[in-house]
Amino acid sequence: MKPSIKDVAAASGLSLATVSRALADNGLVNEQTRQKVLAAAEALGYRPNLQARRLRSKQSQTIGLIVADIRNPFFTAVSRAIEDAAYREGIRVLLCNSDEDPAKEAMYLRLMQEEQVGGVIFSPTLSAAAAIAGTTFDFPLITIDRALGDADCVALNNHEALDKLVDHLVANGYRRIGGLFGNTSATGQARHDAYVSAMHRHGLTPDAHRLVPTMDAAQQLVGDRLDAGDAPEALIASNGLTLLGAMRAIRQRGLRIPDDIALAGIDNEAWTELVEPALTVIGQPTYDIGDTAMRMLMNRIHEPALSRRVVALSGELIVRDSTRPRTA
Amino acid sequence: MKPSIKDVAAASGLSLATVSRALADNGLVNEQTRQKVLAAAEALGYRPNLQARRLRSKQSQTIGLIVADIRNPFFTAVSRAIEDAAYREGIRVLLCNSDEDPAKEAMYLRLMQEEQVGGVIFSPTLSAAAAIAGTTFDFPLITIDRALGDADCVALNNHEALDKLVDHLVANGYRRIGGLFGNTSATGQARHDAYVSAMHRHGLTPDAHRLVPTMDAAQQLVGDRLDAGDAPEALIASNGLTLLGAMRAIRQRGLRIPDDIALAGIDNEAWTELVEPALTVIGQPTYDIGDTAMRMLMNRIHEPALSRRVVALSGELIVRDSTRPRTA
DNA sequence: CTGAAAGCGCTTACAG
DNA sequence: CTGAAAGCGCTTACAG
Repeated sequence: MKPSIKDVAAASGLSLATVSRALADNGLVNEQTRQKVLAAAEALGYRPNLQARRLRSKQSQTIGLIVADIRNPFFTAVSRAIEDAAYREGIRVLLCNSDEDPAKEAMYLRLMQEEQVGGVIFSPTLSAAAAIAGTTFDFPLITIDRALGDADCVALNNHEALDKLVDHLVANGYRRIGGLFGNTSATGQARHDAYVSAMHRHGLTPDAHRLVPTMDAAQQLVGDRLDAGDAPEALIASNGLTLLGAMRAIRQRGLRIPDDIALAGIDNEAWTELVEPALTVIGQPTYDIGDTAMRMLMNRIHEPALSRRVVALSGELIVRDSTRPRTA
Repeated sequence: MKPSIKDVAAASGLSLATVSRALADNGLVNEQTRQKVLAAAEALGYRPNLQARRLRSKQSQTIGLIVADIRNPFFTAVSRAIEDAAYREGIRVLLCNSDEDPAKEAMYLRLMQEEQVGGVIFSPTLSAAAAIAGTTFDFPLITIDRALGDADCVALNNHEALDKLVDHLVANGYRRIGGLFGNTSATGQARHDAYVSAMHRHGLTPDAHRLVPTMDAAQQLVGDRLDAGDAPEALIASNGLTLLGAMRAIRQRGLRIPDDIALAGIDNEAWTELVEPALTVIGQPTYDIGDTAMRMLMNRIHEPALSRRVVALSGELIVRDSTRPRTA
């Protein structure tokens, strides 16, 4: 049988209480006593039972992380940052994929309550707000990438990002600039609005599409536009998948980037640099987003009364060949 | 305060035992009684405390997953498959990144014991074998991608994969075929050996390098070979990062693929299809690997006495332009 | 089918 | 600084 704290107590000739204190290293134990306990524990190969510790101490040392899909490079990078930070603090991370499915989101949020987590970091869908409106949680919630109710939030500065993109294209001589934005997340909405206002600032007419943010949908939509012969001079795609779909549609028709149509997007995924021509993008501070979310969560766990904070982190405009100055 | 099972018992006028049985839905409860309990629980907003349940029942309904780095697309895909399977079974997954660091591996393995997990899926480093040689765990261990001691293992059929790659290159007229293999994992070793035997089978002389499996190392090494003027006719890179490094070195020097040097690799990462020319690769059955690992783990949890099994899954040769038939 | 009681392994006031 | 005792919230033989 696995040795318990009781066995360590017996082996070291001390009481349960003392052994517990020595092992958890929380105060008030004679140094010699502590050494004796440690030696006995070592000899027995004692390992604490975290279930018992958590039940009794009411501290789970665990946080939840609910992302849309870990295979999305954005979330992969953010998750890694969160886990690094958690590791440093001795905290466990429960990772869940919601697949942008409100039912899964609700289920995982409920699970988090049952796990007695200290807090949750979450990338909610648009409909999450409605679904969890009534519910109140026992833990603080930090959202990443997208806002939700009155939860703290850390995300890309979308407004600034779209400004940079539109400014860059305009500076390079493009005027009819189209935009592709997701319709399942608040992010798509935010980027759309930022795009529209940036266009207006330049006295240009917005030409935006909201669509399901998948490669296929974007490829289809852009293809149709191209086939109909009313392609814009430049196109901005609001995330990695739609950017990829747009590029495929353009290539498929034998058109040249940027000569026939310029292309830019958000998310500096590895492939955007490797394709020909390389694509101009806004690189998100992914690691920083994860790290900041973790820091905000720790803060709020320790000081629940803090007022709500929304942190917008700046992205970096990475200029590549897909948006070279217009020659025509 | 959060309602406990006690509150539900009081509200429904039943005993703790009956409420527990009704809630956990394990046998022997009158249907009407069950309904009454469920209604009371619902009304109170009762949520079970999983810490207590696990402590008492000795079943954690949790497994551990220790991968080298979740940002590696191979592990990202495998993890997702494991999580999907776990979700279906109502099991939680504890995800950890070892960074190929034996100390972190040992730490996380110890943590898994403390968490009382039912089992662990693990991608061990080469040195893990030595580090955990003495230790014996309370749970079954399944390794993915790499073998370890007498643990069950599921991985790509490396032998077959290298055979396919070498056969393909030979069939397309290449004879001086070089190979780049990682030196930190058993996988690199296995692929190296498979490559050597495939070359011998064709009566060709192997020309293999073992190196730190990073982009920079591969770029440096391939660059040096090219500069020294003794480049092979074709090059096989044993994983995504070394493949990328090799391609960069070749491009940097203005050489053409495949005319000056053909290039092929393992891991069908998204970018390999998007670059110019697209790269020939072995696509790993990533989702299948994760799914199979999970199935094997469940099997072994239920039947610990099973003899060891090693599952080798076939990869798919995806032929693209980087290995077109040799013209010279 | 239901209930009273013991106990999972730990921590934490409370005395001393 | 150390120990005896209670209790975290649940499940599970054991009776009835």
